[in-house]
Amino acid sequence: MNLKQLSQMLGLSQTTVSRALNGYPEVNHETRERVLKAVRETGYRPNKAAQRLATGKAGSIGLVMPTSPGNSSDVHFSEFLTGLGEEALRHDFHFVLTPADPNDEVGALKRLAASGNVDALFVNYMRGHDPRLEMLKTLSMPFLVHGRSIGPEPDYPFLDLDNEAAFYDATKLLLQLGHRRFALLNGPIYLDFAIRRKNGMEAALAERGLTLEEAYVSHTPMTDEQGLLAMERILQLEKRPTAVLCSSTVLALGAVRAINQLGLKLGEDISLIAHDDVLTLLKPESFTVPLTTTRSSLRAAGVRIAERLIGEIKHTDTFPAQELWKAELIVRASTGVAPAD
Amino acid sequence: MNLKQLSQMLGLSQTTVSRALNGYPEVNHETRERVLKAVRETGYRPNKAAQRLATGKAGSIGLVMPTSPGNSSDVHFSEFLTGLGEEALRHDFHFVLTPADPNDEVGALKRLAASGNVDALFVNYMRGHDPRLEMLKTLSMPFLVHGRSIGPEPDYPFLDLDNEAAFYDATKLLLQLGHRRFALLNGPIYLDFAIRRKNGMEAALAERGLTLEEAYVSHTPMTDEQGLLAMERILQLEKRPTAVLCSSTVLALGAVRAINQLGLKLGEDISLIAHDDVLTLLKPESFTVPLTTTRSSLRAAGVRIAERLIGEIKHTDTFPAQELWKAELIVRASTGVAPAD
DNA sequence: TCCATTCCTCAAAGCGCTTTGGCTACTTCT
DNA sequence: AGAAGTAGCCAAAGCGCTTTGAGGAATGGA
Repeated sequence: MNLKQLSQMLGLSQTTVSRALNGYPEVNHETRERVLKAVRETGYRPNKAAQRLATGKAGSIGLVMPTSPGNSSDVHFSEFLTGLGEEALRHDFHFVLTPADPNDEVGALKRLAASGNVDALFVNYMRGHDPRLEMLKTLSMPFLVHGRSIGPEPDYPFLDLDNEAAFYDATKLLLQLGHRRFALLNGPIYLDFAIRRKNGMEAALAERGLTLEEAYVSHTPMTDEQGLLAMERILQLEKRPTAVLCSSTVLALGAVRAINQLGLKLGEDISLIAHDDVLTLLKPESFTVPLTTTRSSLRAAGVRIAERLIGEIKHTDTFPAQELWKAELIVRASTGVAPAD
Repeated sequence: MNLKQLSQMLGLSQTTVSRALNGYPEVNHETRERVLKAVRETGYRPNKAAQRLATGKAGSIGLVMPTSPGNSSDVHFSEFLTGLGEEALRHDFHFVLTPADPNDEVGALKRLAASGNVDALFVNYMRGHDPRLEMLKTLSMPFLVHGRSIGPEPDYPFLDLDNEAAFYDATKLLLQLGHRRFALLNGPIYLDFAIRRKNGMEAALAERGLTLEEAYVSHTPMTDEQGLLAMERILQLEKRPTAVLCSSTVLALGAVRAINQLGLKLGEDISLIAHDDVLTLLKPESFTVPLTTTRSSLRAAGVRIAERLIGEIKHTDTFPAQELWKAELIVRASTGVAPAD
């Protein structure tokens, strides 16, 4: 069933039917009702490819799906995707996912844009100096960045968490509790958020004249396994840290296990603060010792990003081009006063 | 840059350029080289929407993304998606994701099919008697089901895990170890796999004249929280079970915590076998007491499903329409001889 | 030399939609 | 009554591609 058939059936022209469907004013109310009724009865759906070709708009957002074998970020990615989906549903939008070799993200993005299948692009997992940005700017297509890239003042639209502030605040809290020896289980150091979190932590330490020694830092993919290994290593250092920051509750999962293995008491012998993306799978409050966290919902970010992108495509709304969200610092039992030396 | 411009640039007709690009034989070798060179230099990419309109093929697979707020299955979903993506990448396919209200899965699927944006459909999270199947059969579009639906002998293409056998075998092992009181932490009972796993377990028990009492069974979304709650409840029953089966390592995560809280020793006081979808996030071997599991990689299933769907779209391959995979039963420390009464 | 063959190329139609510009008939205003 | 709107509809062009059917040029055989 296509427009032609439908309009013949109704004894109307394609023009009129099309207008009736797309809410143009120059259609008689009665005629419009007739059209809508016929649509309901026949189950007619406009062909999106044809719409796309005619209008240049397709009602879809393109995203590149990171897909290295053994890629571990998927739990964060999917949480985010759920948020995107939630909002897209309200506007009858969909996503076009292009899986991409992580070594060819730029290429994948280019292909996606040139395919003419999407109205806007979205990128995440920003790197320190991300090569995709330059490319995106040359495209004449709306895009939105989740995160930011280190470098000059950003001149592109983004939504980011204030990672520096989050880890600055967390560190400050631990300092106030008397801690002086810190460790950090971070994400891969080439990723922007990892760099900023480390910076935030170091800034707070610097205020007290402290520094973060490299031996007490790990940069790994954010899996519980890596968390376990890193924490085990760090706990064997001569001067054991009394406070640990983790870039994800997933890392914390492993870290806590390492701590337990040594018979250390979380919140007494050692304090831990993790960043909480509000993963449905892993709630910091349901750890044996509930975790103190810096919290910011990845899913909410997804919703917001979809909202902004769709708004831009439809030209219905204007949003601030750059948003920086604050994480909440939520204190639970995994933080306590530093043990006496 | 479009075909017209490109062909003008080359002094050729659109036809010839199009043929050169799509590998038709009736194009001079030299001409083809010239075309390919120009494509490389200009970065020309054919507009997919136009291709789709002209050919009816678009190089994309449609899937409905379940998106209830608070939907907890996403970790399984994303693991699977990664597999799909891995394979799709090799064939330059992409996915069109339609987020859908879980109460309107049929509608979402219909819209997706009618949109003309996809060449094939994929469905998962099959229900006991799934209404989507009837709808899919009326569509003249290839589709593939992950899982099966209870009911008459399936007459549709599917890839499923032999859930009955997996839980039958797991139960049998526990029986051999002397266990007689069993519990089951299952997924939502309206889902096909949950029904089958329960059936498999009951079949094994029946061989020994045992039955599974309802009080010892829970049907919940597969989160660690639900696992914790269910296990807590079951452990307070008068006759405590000595063996537990979990439908996911995620559920097991909570269950293990409940077991620890009571000071019970996993693998001694109580044995546990979980189904392992090989989630990157949650490895059964890195539990404090490594988990005995029935294992089958969701990601591998994703790869296979993409392979089959793409093969069908391209008419390159024929595959068996129905595949039933066996899970591996992998014994680790969480199973042991039943404690003396 | 002429015709049949093969190789390469092209013009044009068509995929299903939107949108431009124009047309008719009916109101309303002067 | 005639001019000027206005409401409602339509025919046709165009989006960028593939594919059909056909034609020109070169080659080989008779």
